[in-house]
Amino acid sequence: METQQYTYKYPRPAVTTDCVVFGFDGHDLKILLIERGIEPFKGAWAFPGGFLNMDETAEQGALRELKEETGLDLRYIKQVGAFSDVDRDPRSRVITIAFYALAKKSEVQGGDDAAKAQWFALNEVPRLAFDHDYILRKTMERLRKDIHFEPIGFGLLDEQFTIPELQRLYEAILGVQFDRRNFYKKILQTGILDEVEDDDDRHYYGEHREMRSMDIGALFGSIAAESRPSYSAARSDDDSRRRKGTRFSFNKKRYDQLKEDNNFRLEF
Amino acid sequence: METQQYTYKYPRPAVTTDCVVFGFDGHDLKILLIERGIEPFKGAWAFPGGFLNMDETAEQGALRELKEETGLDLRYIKQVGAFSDVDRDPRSRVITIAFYALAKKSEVQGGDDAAKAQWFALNEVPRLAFDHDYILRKTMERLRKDIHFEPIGFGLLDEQFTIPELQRLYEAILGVQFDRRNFYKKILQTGILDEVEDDDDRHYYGEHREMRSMDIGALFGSIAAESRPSYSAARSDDDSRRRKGTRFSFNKKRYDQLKEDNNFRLEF
DNA sequence: GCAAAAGTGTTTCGTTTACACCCATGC
DNA sequence: GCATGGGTGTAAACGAAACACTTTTGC
Repeated sequence: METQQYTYKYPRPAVTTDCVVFGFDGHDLKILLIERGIEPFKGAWAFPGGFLNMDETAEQGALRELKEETGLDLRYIKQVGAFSDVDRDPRSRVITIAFYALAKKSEVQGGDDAAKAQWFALNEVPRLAFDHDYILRKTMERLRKDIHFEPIGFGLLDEQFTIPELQRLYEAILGVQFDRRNFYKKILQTGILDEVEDDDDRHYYGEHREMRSMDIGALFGSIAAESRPSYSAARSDDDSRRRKGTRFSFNKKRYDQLKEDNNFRLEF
Repeated sequence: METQQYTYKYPRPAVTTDCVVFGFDGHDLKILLIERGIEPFKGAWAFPGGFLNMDETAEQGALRELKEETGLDLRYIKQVGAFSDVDRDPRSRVITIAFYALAKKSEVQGGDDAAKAQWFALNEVPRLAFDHDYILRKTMERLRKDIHFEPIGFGLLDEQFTIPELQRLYEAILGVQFDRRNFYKKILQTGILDEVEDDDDRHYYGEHREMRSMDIGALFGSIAAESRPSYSAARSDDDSRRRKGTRFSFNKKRYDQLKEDNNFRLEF
């Protein structure tokens, strides 16, 4: 087999990308991992990623690999940095450029289809391949820092969400608990949330939900008691079912204005 | 000439490092640039940096290049990130990992010796080679963000400094003005500054200064009036001469404690 | 109807801001 | 002795934190 060869005057490290994808199921912050099919670290879990092509930026490469390996088609990632320890890959000198990404609940559902990809709650993450444990630690530090200045929460929630959902997310990321009343005040005072009117129930329940809320009442009223648990079991891993409460959406325009004037700061 | 060749199955980008070195002369924040001696961008100014060796991390490579090109022998740098635009180097695909470093006043004096290295005040920086203008913008954003969480100021000042010096530095970095009294309060309340006692004048003026403060008085008293300007001209770029006021030093141990408990925040 | 979560205001406390005068030094 | 910069305290305004009860929803 005649493979093309590439020759350089000086040795060069290989360059890969890795992407730490965060998702939120309403309770736990999760990350998306791939089970490695080949050595080294065969059978171990690792971040989706791979070798960088010559005609793409690191961002583009990371997004391409993410799609190839997990089916997730995201648009925004944020660079964490380059990891360049000499022995981080036992095969040869490999430098990786790490990113993190935020997946919305609706995207998370679809992502699970892909081959060996699986979501892990942060406190259930196994030992990872290469230096990915270290990369994860650094990425978490970065996420916790960024969340004070950027509307990260909204990248992890669907178009519409409730304040308590948002609060649980902040608590999951930062590992602390907030007073509900103070959280309401603080987040609403920023002005970056719009209350969503109820006049269209289709939006209520997100794209996955097709019944109107009146239909639920009708359903529950007409179906025998023993059939209800089955319905709710079938939906138990889909939180869109229990979307009660006032829904809000993220007002990006307003946020960009505040950001422009350096006037945005979320102090928790 | 028989040069060693390195051959790979897939093409690889070249990897370089670049280092944005900040210094502070008491009034302006400055950066250290190198005049390029070869194409591309021959004659243009650029950050010190160069190709990464296979047996060193990016950090080590950046520090090595910094020493080779400017004579500055620093120990700490902070990664800003990888820059990977496909066409950022007209010769070929080159990815650079950028860092920033902080040089103390005493180190800055020595750094000037090196060949083509020169300090530029931030508002006098010329058009830079490659994408270094962009890298500088990103690095400044990073520095302004970091300064809220890390004692960056102290990396740019000598062992001992006065509160007004520190204030000027913060003002230079953030581009704003602070009320003097409030700055005193805020910075002292953190508890990370120790007041330095006057009982040893040698420390007063830093390592470059060998005269005791009484000697300055004696000098000025005994030398004829016309000779003073010459003395002060010779020293005019060396602010250690006019170190008046109460001096403080950075209490790293105390800072590390606060940092440990996530209790450090410098809110300006 | 019972349990769990959503929604809402007020008071207390600490932090931030604004502001003016005296002192020491350099020249 | 004049100009420049260093050093200090207090009052007002604002934002953060603590706190409990009622309503709605799910089942």
